[in-house]
Amino acid sequence: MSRYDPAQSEPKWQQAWDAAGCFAARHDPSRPKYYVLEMFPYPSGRIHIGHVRNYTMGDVVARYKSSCGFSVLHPMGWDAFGMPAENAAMERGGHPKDWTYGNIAVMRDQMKPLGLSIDWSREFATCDPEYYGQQQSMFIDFMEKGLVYRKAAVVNWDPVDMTVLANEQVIDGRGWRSGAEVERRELTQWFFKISDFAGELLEAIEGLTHWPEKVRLMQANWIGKSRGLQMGWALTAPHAGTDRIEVYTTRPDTLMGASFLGISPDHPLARALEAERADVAAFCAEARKGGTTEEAIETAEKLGFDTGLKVRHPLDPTWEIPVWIANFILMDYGTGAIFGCPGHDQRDHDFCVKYGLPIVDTFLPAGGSWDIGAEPYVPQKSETVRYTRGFAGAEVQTGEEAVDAAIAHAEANGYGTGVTKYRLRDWGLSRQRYWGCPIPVVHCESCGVVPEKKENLPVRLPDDVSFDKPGNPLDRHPTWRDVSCPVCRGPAKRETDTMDTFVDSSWYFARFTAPHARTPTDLAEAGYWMNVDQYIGGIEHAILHLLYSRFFARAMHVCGHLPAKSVEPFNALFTQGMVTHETYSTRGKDGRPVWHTPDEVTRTADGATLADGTAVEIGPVIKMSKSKKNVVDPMDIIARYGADTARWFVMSDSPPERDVEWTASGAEATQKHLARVWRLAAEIEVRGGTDTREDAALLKAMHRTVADVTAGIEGFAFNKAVAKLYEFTNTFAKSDASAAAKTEAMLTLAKLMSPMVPHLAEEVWAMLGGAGLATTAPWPKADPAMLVEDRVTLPIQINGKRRAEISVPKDMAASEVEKIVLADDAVNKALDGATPKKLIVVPGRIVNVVI
RNA sequence: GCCCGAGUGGCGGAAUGGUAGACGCAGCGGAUUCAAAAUCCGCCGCCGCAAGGCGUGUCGGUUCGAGUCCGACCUCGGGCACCA
Repeated sequence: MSRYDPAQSEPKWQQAWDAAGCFAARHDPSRPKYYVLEMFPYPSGRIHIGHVRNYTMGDVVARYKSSCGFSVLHPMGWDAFGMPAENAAMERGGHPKDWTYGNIAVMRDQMKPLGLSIDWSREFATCDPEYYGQQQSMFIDFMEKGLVYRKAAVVNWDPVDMTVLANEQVIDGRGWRSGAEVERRELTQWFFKISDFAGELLEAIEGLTHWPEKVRLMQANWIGKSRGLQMGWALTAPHAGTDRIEVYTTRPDTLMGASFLGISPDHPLARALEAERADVAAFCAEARKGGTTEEAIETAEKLGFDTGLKVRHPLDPTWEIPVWIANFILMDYGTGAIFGCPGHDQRDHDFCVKYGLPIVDTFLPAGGSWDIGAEPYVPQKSETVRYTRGFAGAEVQTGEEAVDAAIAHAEANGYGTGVTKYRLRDWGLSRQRYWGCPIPVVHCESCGVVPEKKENLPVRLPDDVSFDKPGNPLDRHPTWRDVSCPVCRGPAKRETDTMDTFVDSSWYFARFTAPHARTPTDLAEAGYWMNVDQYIGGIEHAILHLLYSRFFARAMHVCGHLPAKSVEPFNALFTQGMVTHETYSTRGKDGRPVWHTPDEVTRTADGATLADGTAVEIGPVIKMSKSKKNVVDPMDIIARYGADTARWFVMSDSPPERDVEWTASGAEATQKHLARVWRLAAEIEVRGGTDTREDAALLKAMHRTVADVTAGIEGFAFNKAVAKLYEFTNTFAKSDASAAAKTEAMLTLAKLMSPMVPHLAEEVWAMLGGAGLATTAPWPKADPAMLVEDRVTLPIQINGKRRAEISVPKDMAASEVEKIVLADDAVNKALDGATPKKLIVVPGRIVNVVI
């Protein structure tokens, strides 16, 4: 080979690694283990550049840790259930299973040439019956431990297609296919009792010291612990069996500012009125319009309806307050009822202005006034305020003190109880869809809800289904649906809901430790390999996936599937940024956007067009997603330049935690750099010099680089590690050191580069006679003696601006430095004969002369 | 609307409160070449002939010294429980 040829080199080394079994995870109790895991991909069809970035990061860590002597587990699998497979079946025909396994085959074939150090023998897909059967088995275990129950919960209902919609299928409040106004409808659904663990999940965040602070904050806010007052408001006249309305409030200190009592359209009292009165029914129907997301509810126009009913104020029985039904109150949250205090809440203020309800203040700024009618006064709870209509505690106190005093007052006087609540709601796992893990339960006419017998698992998805009409094919599949009861053998029906795909991804990390076990996990394997030492994934999973996994690990421990040490399954978390790209759209006949991929679009100076010249609207730079088609295919880069170029490119430049906007330029330059390293290695014998001072300088730079690159990898600063490798390559190229020194330096450079560009590293390693494979060679150690610098350059600032610099021995005393500084020309010129007001010498760093 | 981030040259970015712009890309100039490719050398924040001045989203503050700390705001991105 007269020049570096990745097309020839890369497959050769991949075969060599396979033959040597380099990446097989070995359960070896004599060695420390290291489990590195990247969030597994959804098999969307092809890998995109974000995958390359994500998996290369994990690979760098895996290869580095392996070189440091750890027994490494680095597996790969597929998050294979989910809606896109069903959408594909609806749009193009075919079966979700074929589409999914076809995509997996393509993506696996695309990933293998990347040369990732993955133990492919552990691969599985969550849609494999072997996997989801074990998940069903755990579902039954969870049922036995009381962690599963059913209750009514709202869904997005498309009244035309008569089907449940996912949030992303609701666009501007309308169904994506039918265009009908979506309504919120209640359905009986399955839930995991994650709320049982709310307090623990919150407290344990403190121990997640190797997680990003932002993720810990987001999780803590999501769980949302609050202390408040639960209280009953008595109706002046009982109605339909209801004589009081339960309300929870975190601001009981504002009780005297209550203007109305609001209830959800799904509150039992509202339901009763709805059945009796046409006007209430009409309002409730209107109030239920729109999607279920918190965003949709928070931003929708606030609507209210005065029921005419009244409740008595708990602090003043003669004070009667109207009961309204309001569209922004959800039955799922708290008690489904609130008291409205317009003086100190923006939403309640808007509502009262709109419907002409009274607005009074309960507190004002401690030393000032406020026009409460114009704007609510909403200070931090920690702020001290003056109570104008207080009933507990001091007149001037903080909100926090006042809340505590109000709770104490309520408990002493018997009208309410202090309660700790969490924002976290139970995990609704029911999906009215086909392509998911069947919930292993049977509904028997006489026995009720009965779990399937474990020996009958997995409950397999039937293959003979069609997607020619909306709704869940399982619902209209009589031979699958009609079964006999596992208990009494009588007629029964299978549960047709399948599980949320977040369930699949909540324990796959544990399954990787024993992917073929006949139980969900093998405790001996889990005991060795768990926990995941380094988990890597997108920040978009900061809350749901990670919180659900934390819950699942606890539930699995309760059921004996994980050791106690694994209730927090991820020791360290790194959230990499997303790969973003601008979006391109044209308008379809119906006026809705039609998205285009970057390779369909030609960018021009003043815009963008399709191949046929149609003008394209350039949308915002957002995360790459299939639905918006702003995805870039990395395969042509790999085909053209090789995997190492793709790997090096995604690790350089951008810090890994940051979003990176993909641009095509730069791959060419990366390729040149890698070819240069190869050439420098090949030319060593020819150009080697003999100057021993040059040898010492090169080896000193080498040790500096070992230290910097090691720190870079340990600290997830891959871009900085790459910069140091560039720097050292430049030093090497200019060096006149001996062939022996250059060989040593180049072997070290190859090893330092090997986590990022393993194929090139092997090629260089072999060329220079390195022992064995570069991949299995130990990681180099920097000699501390070689890292010491004896002189430093000190910048001299005058009034904080740099004016000169001096070179001094590293440990020179401050008094000596001062003498040199005061003798400096630039300093004397600035002083102009005067004495400095102040002379600040920070040893080894800087000098500042204040004039 | 609520929670969490991010804003530094033409571009990606670097910088324990201590020389802003390491390293890379792009660009410009040169060497080599019949020519090109490849390679090598040099320049490269903005204004200015220069001296010098100005510069890290905006405004204000703390400090001998602020990209970094504090306060207010602007813009962009992520999440908001059925996208994964």
